[in-house]
Amino acid sequence: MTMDRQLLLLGLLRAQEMHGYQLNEFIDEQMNFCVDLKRSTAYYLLDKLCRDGYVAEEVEREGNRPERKVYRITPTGEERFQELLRQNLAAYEPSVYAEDIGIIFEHQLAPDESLRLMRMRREAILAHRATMEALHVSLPPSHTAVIEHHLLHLDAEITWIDRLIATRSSHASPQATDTASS
Amino acid sequence: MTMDRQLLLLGLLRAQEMHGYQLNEFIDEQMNFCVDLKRSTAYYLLDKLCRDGYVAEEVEREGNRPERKVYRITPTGEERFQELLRQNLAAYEPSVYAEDIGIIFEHQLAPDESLRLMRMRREAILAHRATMEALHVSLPPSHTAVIEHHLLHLDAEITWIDRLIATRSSHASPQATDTASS
DNA sequence: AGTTGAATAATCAGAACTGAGTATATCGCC
DNA sequence: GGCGATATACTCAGTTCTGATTATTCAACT
Repeated sequence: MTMDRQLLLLGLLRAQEMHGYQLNEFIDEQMNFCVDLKRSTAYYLLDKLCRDGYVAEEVEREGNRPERKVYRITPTGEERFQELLRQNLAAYEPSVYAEDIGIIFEHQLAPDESLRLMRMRREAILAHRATMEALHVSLPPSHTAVIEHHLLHLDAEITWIDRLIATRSSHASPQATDTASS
Repeated sequence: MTMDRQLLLLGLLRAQEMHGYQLNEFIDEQMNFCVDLKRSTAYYLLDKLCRDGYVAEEVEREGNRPERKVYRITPTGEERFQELLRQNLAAYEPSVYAEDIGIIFEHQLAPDESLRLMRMRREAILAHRATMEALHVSLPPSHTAVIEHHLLHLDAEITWIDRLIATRSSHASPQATDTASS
Protein backbone atom coordinates (compact mmCIF):
# COMPACT_ATOMS: atom_id res chain seq x y z
CA MET A 1 0.00 0.00 0.00
CA THR A 2 2.87 2.38 0.71
CA MET A 3 3.91 2.47 -2.91
CA ASP A 4 0.38 3.18 -4.03
CA ARG A 5 0.17 6.19 -1.78
CA GLN A 6 3.47 7.42 -3.14
CA LEU A 7 2.01 6.96 -6.61
CA LEU A 8 -0.96 9.07 -5.57
CA LEU A 9 1.20 11.90 -4.23
CA LEU A 10 3.47 11.86 -7.28
CA GLY A 11 0.44 11.84 -9.58
CA LEU A 12 -1.11 14.84 -7.90
CA LEU A 13 2.15 16.81 -7.74
CA ARG A 14 2.74 15.93 -11.37
CA ALA A 15 -0.43 17.76 -12.32
CA GLN A 16 0.38 20.73 -10.14
CA GLU A 17 2.97 21.76 -7.57
CA MET A 18 1.41 22.28 -4.15
CA HIS A 19 1.86 23.06 -0.51
CA GLY A 20 1.45 20.17 1.88
CA TYR A 21 -1.74 21.62 3.22
CA GLN A 22 -3.25 22.08 -0.22
CA LEU A 23 -2.41 18.49 -1.10
CA ASN A 24 -3.99 17.22 2.10
CA GLU A 25 -7.12 19.29 1.60
CA PHE A 26 -7.53 17.92 -1.87
CA ILE A 27 -7.13 14.31 -0.79
CA ASP A 28 -9.44 14.71 2.21
CA GLU A 29 -12.17 16.42 0.24
CA GLN A 30 -12.03 14.82 -3.19
CA MET A 31 -10.68 11.36 -2.54
CA ASN A 32 -11.78 10.36 0.95
CA PHE A 33 -14.18 7.81 -0.53
CA CYS A 34 -11.37 5.71 -1.93
CA VAL A 35 -8.15 6.57 -0.09
CA ASP A 36 -7.41 6.76 3.60
CA LEU A 37 -4.37 8.95 4.08
CA LYS A 38 -3.76 10.73 7.37
CA ARG A 39 -2.25 14.20 7.08
CA SER A 40 0.70 13.20 9.21
CA THR A 41 1.28 10.22 6.95
CA ALA A 42 1.16 12.47 3.89
CA TYR A 43 3.85 14.71 5.41
CA TYR A 44 5.86 11.63 6.28
CA LEU A 45 5.59 10.32 2.72
CA LEU A 46 6.41 13.71 1.21
CA ASP A 47 9.53 13.77 3.34
CA LYS A 48 10.45 10.29 2.16
CA LEU A 49 9.86 11.23 -1.47
CA CYS A 50 12.22 14.18 -0.91
CA ARG A 51 14.90 12.01 0.68
CA ASP A 52 14.65 9.66 -2.30
CA GLY A 53 14.93 12.59 -4.72
CA TYR A 54 11.51 12.14 -6.34
CA VAL A 55 10.16 15.40 -5.02
CA ALA A 56 11.85 18.73 -4.24
CA GLU A 57 10.68 20.97 -1.43
CA GLU A 58 11.23 24.69 -1.39
CA VAL A 59 10.65 26.74 1.74
CA GLU A 60 8.52 29.75 1.05
CA ARG A 61 8.62 32.83 3.30
CA GLU A 62 5.79 35.17 2.49
CA GLY A 63 5.52 38.31 4.63
CA ASN A 64 5.27 37.03 8.17
CA ARG A 65 2.89 34.12 7.61
CA PRO A 66 4.05 30.80 9.02
CA GLU A 67 6.59 29.36 6.62
CA ARG A 68 5.42 26.66 4.30
CA LYS A 69 6.92 24.38 1.71
CA VAL A 70 6.16 24.02 -1.97
CA TYR A 71 6.50 20.45 -3.18
CA ARG A 72 7.19 19.76 -6.82
CA ILE A 73 8.02 16.60 -8.69
CA THR A 74 11.56 16.13 -10.07
CA PRO A 75 12.52 14.45 -13.37
CA THR A 76 13.50 11.33 -11.41
CA GLY A 77 10.13 11.55 -9.71
CA GLU A 78 8.46 11.64 -13.10
CA GLU A 79 10.16 8.37 -14.03
CA ARG A 80 9.23 6.91 -10.68
CA PHE A 81 5.60 7.86 -11.30
CA GLN A 82 5.59 6.00 -14.61
CA GLU A 83 7.18 2.97 -13.00
CA LEU A 84 4.76 2.87 -10.05
CA LEU A 85 1.77 3.40 -12.31
CA ARG A 86 2.68 0.50 -14.57
CA GLN A 87 3.35 -1.68 -11.55
CA ASN A 88 0.02 -0.76 -9.98
CA LEU A 89 -1.92 -1.51 -13.15
CA ALA A 90 -0.28 -4.85 -13.87
CA ALA A 91 0.08 -6.33 -10.39
CA TYR A 92 -2.50 -8.19 -8.38
CA GLU A 93 -2.03 -8.50 -4.66
CA PRO A 94 -4.37 -11.01 -2.96
CA SER A 95 -6.44 -9.22 -0.34
CA VAL A 96 -6.81 -10.10 3.29
CA TYR A 97 -10.23 -9.68 4.86
CA ALA A 98 -10.75 -8.98 8.54
CA GLU A 99 -14.19 -10.63 8.35
CA ASP A 100 -12.59 -14.02 7.75
CA ILE A 101 -11.16 -14.16 11.27
CA GLY A 102 -14.55 -13.58 12.84
CA ILE A 103 -16.20 -16.26 10.73
CA ILE A 104 -13.57 -18.81 11.73
CA PHE A 105 -14.64 -18.47 15.39
CA GLU A 106 -18.28 -17.62 14.78
CA HIS A 107 -19.56 -21.07 15.78
CA GLN A 108 -18.45 -20.39 19.36
CA LEU A 109 -21.31 -17.94 19.82
CA ALA A 110 -24.94 -18.93 20.33
CA PRO A 111 -26.58 -19.10 16.87
CA ASP A 112 -29.11 -16.41 17.84
CA GLU A 113 -26.50 -13.92 18.87
CA SER A 114 -24.29 -14.68 15.91
CA LEU A 115 -27.26 -14.04 13.63
CA ARG A 116 -28.07 -10.76 15.35
CA LEU A 117 -24.50 -9.53 14.90
CA MET A 118 -24.32 -10.55 11.26
CA ARG A 119 -27.60 -8.77 10.55
CA MET A 120 -26.08 -5.64 12.09
CA ARG A 121 -23.16 -5.89 9.70
CA ARG A 122 -25.50 -6.42 6.81
CA GLU A 123 -27.23 -3.12 7.63
CA ALA A 124 -23.90 -1.31 7.87
CA ILE A 125 -22.84 -2.61 4.46
CA LEU A 126 -26.15 -1.62 2.92
CA ALA A 127 -25.86 1.88 4.38
CA HIS A 128 -22.38 2.25 2.95
CA ARG A 129 -23.54 0.98 -0.40
CA ALA A 130 -26.24 3.65 -0.46
CA THR A 131 -23.72 6.45 0.10
CA MET A 132 -21.55 5.02 -2.69
CA GLU A 133 -24.53 4.88 -4.98
CA ALA A 134 -25.23 8.52 -4.19
CA LEU A 135 -21.65 9.48 -5.06
CA HIS A 136 -22.06 7.60 -8.32
CA VAL A 137 -24.44 10.27 -9.59
CA SER A 138 -22.90 13.32 -7.88
CA LEU A 139 -19.25 12.74 -8.76
CA PRO A 140 -17.64 13.58 -12.12
CA PRO A 141 -17.36 10.69 -14.62
CA SER A 142 -13.60 10.47 -13.97
CA HIS A 143 -14.49 8.74 -10.70
CA THR A 144 -17.02 6.34 -12.21
CA ALA A 145 -14.62 3.42 -12.57
CA VAL A 146 -13.54 3.69 -8.94
CA ILE A 147 -17.11 3.87 -7.62
CA GLU A 148 -18.12 0.88 -9.72
CA HIS A 149 -15.19 -1.02 -8.31
CA HIS A 150 -16.45 -0.38 -4.80
CA LEU A 151 -20.03 -1.22 -5.68
CA LEU A 152 -18.97 -4.58 -7.10
CA HIS A 153 -17.07 -5.48 -3.95
CA LEU A 154 -19.93 -4.28 -1.76
CA ASP A 155 -22.31 -6.52 -3.70
CA ALA A 156 -19.94 -9.44 -3.19
CA GLU A 157 -19.93 -8.70 0.53
CA ILE A 158 -23.74 -8.59 0.65
CA THR A 159 -24.09 -11.85 -1.25
CA TRP A 160 -21.72 -13.50 1.20
CA ILE A 161 -23.32 -12.24 4.38
CA ASP A 162 -26.75 -13.16 3.03
CA ARG A 163 -25.62 -16.70 2.42
CA LEU A 164 -24.18 -16.93 5.91
CA ILE A 165 -27.35 -15.53 7.44
CA ALA A 166 -29.44 -18.00 5.45
CA THR A 167 -27.48 -21.07 6.57
CA ARG A 168 -27.30 -19.89 10.18
CA SER A 169 -31.03 -19.08 10.24
CA SER A 170 -31.91 -22.69 9.55
CA HIS A 171 -30.00 -23.71 12.69
CA ALA A 172 -31.17 -20.90 14.99
CA SER A 173 -33.98 -21.17 17.49
CA PRO A 174 -37.45 -20.60 15.98
CA GLN A 175 -38.07 -17.48 18.11
CA ALA A 176 -34.97 -15.70 16.87
CA THR A 177 -35.80 -16.47 13.26
CA ASP A 178 -39.36 -15.26 13.75
CA THR A 179 -38.33 -12.03 15.46
CA ALA A 180 -36.04 -11.17 12.58
CA SER A 181 -38.51 -11.92 9.82
CA SER A 182 -41.31 -9.89 11.45
CA MET B 1 -6.65 -5.00 11.32
CA THR B 2 -4.58 -5.11 14.47
CA MET B 3 -7.54 -6.09 16.60
CA ASP B 4 -8.50 -8.83 14.20
CA ARG B 5 -5.08 -10.37 14.46
CA GLN B 6 -5.29 -10.19 18.25
CA LEU B 7 -8.63 -11.94 17.94
CA LEU B 8 -6.99 -14.65 15.88
CA LEU B 9 -4.20 -15.21 18.40
CA LEU B 10 -6.59 -15.25 21.34
CA GLY B 11 -8.88 -17.63 19.49
CA LEU B 12 -6.07 -20.07 18.78
CA LEU B 13 -4.62 -19.89 22.30
CA ARG B 14 -8.12 -20.34 23.67
CA ALA B 15 -8.33 -23.72 21.98
CA GLN B 16 -4.88 -24.73 23.14
CA GLU B 17 -1.87 -23.20 24.89
CA MET B 18 1.14 -23.03 22.61
CA HIS B 19 4.71 -21.95 22.10
CA GLY B 20 5.24 -18.97 19.84
CA TYR B 21 6.83 -21.15 17.24
CA GLN B 22 3.99 -23.65 17.25
CA LEU B 23 1.49 -20.83 16.84
CA ASN B 24 3.43 -19.40 13.93
CA GLU B 25 3.73 -22.77 12.22
CA PHE B 26 0.02 -23.29 12.47
CA ILE B 27 -0.84 -19.89 11.05
CA ASP B 28 1.69 -20.18 8.24
CA GLU B 29 0.60 -23.64 7.21
CA GLN B 30 -3.13 -23.71 7.85
CA MET B 31 -4.21 -20.12 7.44
CA ASN B 32 -1.84 -18.53 4.93
CA PHE B 33 -4.63 -18.37 2.36
CA CYS B 34 -6.62 -15.88 4.42
CA VAL B 35 -4.30 -14.19 6.90
CA ASP B 36 -0.94 -12.52 6.40
CA LEU B 37 0.86 -12.48 9.70
CA LYS B 38 4.63 -12.26 9.82
CA ARG B 39 6.31 -14.24 12.56
CA SER B 40 7.93 -11.17 13.96
CA THR B 41 4.55 -9.45 14.09
CA ALA B 42 3.07 -12.45 15.87
CA TYR B 43 5.77 -12.22 18.54
CA TYR B 44 5.16 -8.51 18.80
CA LEU B 45 1.41 -9.04 19.24
CA LEU B 46 1.96 -11.84 21.72
CA ASP B 47 4.11 -9.48 23.73
CA LYS B 48 1.43 -6.81 23.56
CA LEU B 49 -1.27 -9.26 24.65
CA CYS B 50 0.94 -10.11 27.64
CA ARG B 51 1.48 -6.47 28.57
CA ASP B 52 -2.28 -5.96 28.41
CA GLY B 53 -2.87 -9.01 30.60
CA TYR B 54 -4.82 -11.03 28.04
CA VAL B 55 -2.19 -13.70 27.73
CA ALA B 56 0.34 -15.08 30.20
CA GLU B 57 3.77 -16.28 29.12
CA GLU B 58 5.79 -18.81 31.01
CA VAL B 59 9.43 -19.40 30.24
CA GLU B 60 10.15 -23.07 29.83
CA ARG B 61 13.63 -24.47 30.44
CA GLU B 62 13.80 -28.04 29.31
CA GLY B 63 17.18 -29.70 29.72
CA ASN B 64 19.49 -27.41 27.81
CA ARG B 65 17.34 -26.76 24.76
CA PRO B 66 16.98 -23.11 23.78
CA GLU B 67 14.48 -21.58 26.16
CA ARG B 68 11.00 -21.03 24.86
CA LYS B 69 7.80 -19.52 26.13
CA VAL B 70 4.41 -21.09 26.59
CA TYR B 71 1.58 -18.67 25.93
CA ARG B 72 -1.82 -19.24 27.48
CA ILE B 73 -4.95 -17.13 27.56
CA THR B 74 -6.00 -15.54 30.89
CA PRO B 75 -9.59 -15.05 32.15
CA THR B 76 -9.39 -11.38 31.10
CA GLY B 77 -8.15 -12.59 27.73
CA GLU B 78 -11.19 -14.83 27.47
CA GLU B 79 -13.46 -11.81 27.95
CA ARG B 80 -11.41 -9.86 25.46
CA PHE B 81 -11.85 -12.65 22.92
CA GLN B 82 -15.64 -12.52 23.29
CA GLU B 83 -15.60 -8.75 22.91
CA LEU B 84 -13.36 -8.75 19.85
CA LEU B 85 -15.33 -11.55 18.22
CA ARG B 86 -18.65 -9.72 18.62
CA GLN B 87 -17.08 -6.53 17.32
CA ASN B 88 -15.60 -8.29 14.33
CA LEU B 89 -18.90 -9.94 13.38
CA ALA B 90 -21.03 -6.81 13.73
CA ALA B 91 -18.74 -4.13 12.32
CA TYR B 92 -18.19 -3.19 8.73
CA GLU B 93 -15.09 -1.26 7.80
CA PRO B 94 -15.10 0.19 4.26
CA SER B 95 -12.15 -1.20 2.34
CA VAL B 96 -9.49 0.72 0.51
CA TYR B 97 -8.27 -0.71 -2.79
CA ALA B 98 -4.80 -0.06 -4.16
CA GLU B 99 -6.13 -0.58 -7.70
CA ASP B 100 -8.18 2.60 -7.46
CA ILE B 101 -5.09 4.80 -7.44
CA GLY B 102 -3.78 3.27 -10.63
CA ILE B 103 -7.11 3.67 -12.42
CA ILE B 104 -7.26 7.36 -11.50
CA PHE B 105 -4.07 8.00 -13.47
CA GLU B 106 -4.51 5.28 -16.07
CA HIS B 107 -5.51 7.69 -18.85
CA GLN B 108 -1.99 9.13 -18.79
CA LEU B 109 -0.65 6.00 -20.46
CA ALA B 110 -1.05 5.14 -24.12
CA PRO B 111 -4.27 3.08 -24.50
CA ASP B 112 -2.34 0.14 -25.93
CA GLU B 113 0.05 -0.07 -23.03
CA SER B 114 -2.66 0.44 -20.47
CA LEU B 115 -4.59 -2.43 -22.03
CA ARG B 116 -1.56 -4.68 -22.01
CA LEU B 117 -0.98 -4.03 -18.31
CA MET B 118 -4.60 -4.59 -17.37
CA ARG B 119 -4.64 -7.87 -19.25
CA MET B 120 -1.61 -8.91 -17.23
CA ARG B 121 -3.50 -8.19 -14.03
CA ARG B 122 -6.49 -10.10 -15.33
CA GLU B 123 -4.29 -13.17 -15.79
CA ALA B 124 -2.86 -12.82 -12.28
CA ILE B 125 -6.35 -12.63 -10.77
CA LEU B 126 -7.51 -15.66 -12.75
CA ALA B 127 -4.48 -17.64 -11.59
CA HIS B 128 -5.19 -16.77 -8.00
CA ARG B 129 -8.84 -17.67 -8.41
CA ALA B 130 -7.82 -21.10 -9.67
CA THR B 131 -5.71 -21.80 -6.59
CA MET B 132 -8.61 -20.71 -4.36
CA GLU B 133 -10.94 -22.97 -6.25
CA ALA B 134 -8.51 -25.83 -5.69
CA LEU B 135 -8.45 -25.12 -1.96
CA HIS B 136 -12.22 -25.16 -1.99
CA VAL B 137 -12.23 -28.90 -2.58
CA SER B 138 -9.10 -29.84 -0.63
CA LEU B 139 -9.75 -27.91 2.58
CA PRO B 140 -12.09 -29.10 5.38
CA PRO B 141 -15.65 -27.69 5.30
CA SER B 142 -14.84 -25.39 8.25
CA HIS B 143 -12.97 -23.22 5.76
CA THR B 144 -15.70 -23.19 3.14
CA ALA B 145 -17.22 -19.86 4.20
CA VAL B 146 -13.86 -18.14 4.05
CA ILE B 147 -12.99 -19.53 0.63
CA GLU B 148 -16.38 -18.54 -0.75
CA HIS B 149 -15.82 -15.05 0.57
CA HIS B 150 -12.59 -14.80 -1.39
CA LEU B 151 -14.12 -16.28 -4.53
CA LEU B 152 -16.92 -13.70 -4.45
CA HIS B 153 -14.46 -10.83 -4.20
CA LEU B 154 -12.27 -12.33 -6.89
CA ASP B 155 -15.28 -12.53 -9.19
CA ALA B 156 -16.05 -8.88 -8.44
CA GLU B 157 -12.49 -8.01 -9.36
CA ILE B 158 -12.70 -9.94 -12.63
CA THR B 159 -16.00 -8.33 -13.60
CA TRP B 160 -14.47 -4.92 -12.98
CA ILE B 161 -11.26 -5.45 -14.92
CA ASP B 162 -13.23 -6.98 -17.79
CA ARG B 163 -15.42 -3.91 -18.00
CA LEU B 164 -12.37 -1.65 -17.98
CA ILE B 165 -10.67 -3.71 -20.67
CA ALA B 166 -13.82 -3.62 -22.77
CA THR B 167 -14.20 0.17 -22.66
CA ARG B 168 -10.49 0.73 -23.23
CA SER B 169 -10.39 -1.72 -26.13
CA SER B 170 -12.87 0.35 -28.07
CA HIS B 171 -10.46 3.31 -27.89
CA ALA B 172 -7.21 1.44 -28.52
CA SER B 173 -5.46 1.21 -31.86
CA PRO B 174 -6.85 -1.53 -34.19
CA GLN B 175 -3.57 -3.51 -34.15
CA ALA B 176 -3.48 -3.79 -30.39
CA THR B 177 -7.06 -4.95 -30.24
CA ASP B 178 -6.46 -7.50 -32.98
CA THR B 179 -3.33 -8.90 -31.34
CA ALA B 180 -5.20 -9.47 -28.12
CA SER B 181 -8.21 -11.15 -29.65
CA SER B 182 -6.14 -13.53 -31.77
C1' DA C 1 35.30 -36.43 15.90
C1' DG C 2 34.02 -32.68 13.10
C1' DT C 3 30.94 -30.35 9.80
C1' DT C 4 26.79 -29.25 7.70
C1' DG C 5 22.02 -28.31 7.48
C1' DA C 6 17.40 -28.29 9.14
C1' DA C 7 14.32 -27.19 13.01
C1' DT C 8 13.36 -24.34 17.00
C1' DA C 9 12.60 -19.90 19.19
C1' DA C 10 13.03 -15.78 19.40
C1' DT C 11 15.42 -10.69 19.33
C1' DC C 12 16.58 -6.34 17.38
C1' DA C 13 17.50 -2.29 14.58
C1' DG C 14 15.23 0.44 11.79
C1' DA C 15 11.17 1.74 8.81
C1' DA C 16 6.39 3.18 8.67
C1' DC C 17 2.64 5.24 10.75
C1' DT C 18 -0.38 7.95 13.95
C1' DG C 19 -2.45 11.16 17.51
C1' DA C 20 -1.57 14.99 19.85
C1' DG C 21 0.51 19.16 19.96
C1' DT C 22 2.72 23.79 18.29
C1' DA C 23 2.64 28.17 16.25
C1' DT C 24 0.91 31.98 13.56
C1' DA C 25 -2.58 34.53 10.94
C1' DT C 26 -7.05 35.89 9.81
C1' DC C 27 -12.06 36.58 10.30
C1' DG C 28 -16.39 37.65 12.36
C1' DC C 29 -18.85 39.59 16.00
C1' DC C 30 -20.00 41.96 20.17
C1' DG D 1 -10.54 46.79 19.63
C1' DG D 2 -10.49 42.62 21.85
C1' DC D 3 -11.49 37.72 21.82
C1' DG D 4 -12.73 33.24 20.47
C1' DA D 5 -13.13 30.40 16.28
C1' DT D 6 -11.19 28.74 12.26
C1' DA D 7 -7.58 28.13 8.72
C1' DT D 8 -2.74 27.17 7.73
C1' DA D 9 1.35 24.33 8.03
C1' DC D 10 3.65 21.44 9.95
C1' DT D 11 6.59 18.67 14.01
C1' DC D 12 7.34 15.18 17.20
C1' DA D 13 7.08 11.52 20.46
C1' DG D 14 5.41 7.31 20.70
C1' DT D 15 3.43 2.92 18.62
C1' DT D 16 3.36 -0.69 15.34
C1' DC D 17 5.45 -3.56 12.04
C1' DT D 18 9.09 -5.95 9.33
C1' DG D 19 13.51 -8.05 7.39
C1' DA D 20 17.62 -9.59 8.96
C1' DT D 21 20.03 -11.86 12.30
C1' DT D 22 21.27 -14.65 16.45
C1' DA D 23 21.60 -18.74 19.07
C1' DT D 24 20.91 -23.55 20.28
C1' DT D 25 19.84 -28.47 19.45
C1' DC D 26 19.63 -32.58 16.81
C1' DA D 27 20.37 -35.74 13.09
C1' DA D 28 22.93 -37.08 9.22
C1' DC D 29 26.89 -37.46 6.76
C1' DT D 30 32.20 -37.73 6.14
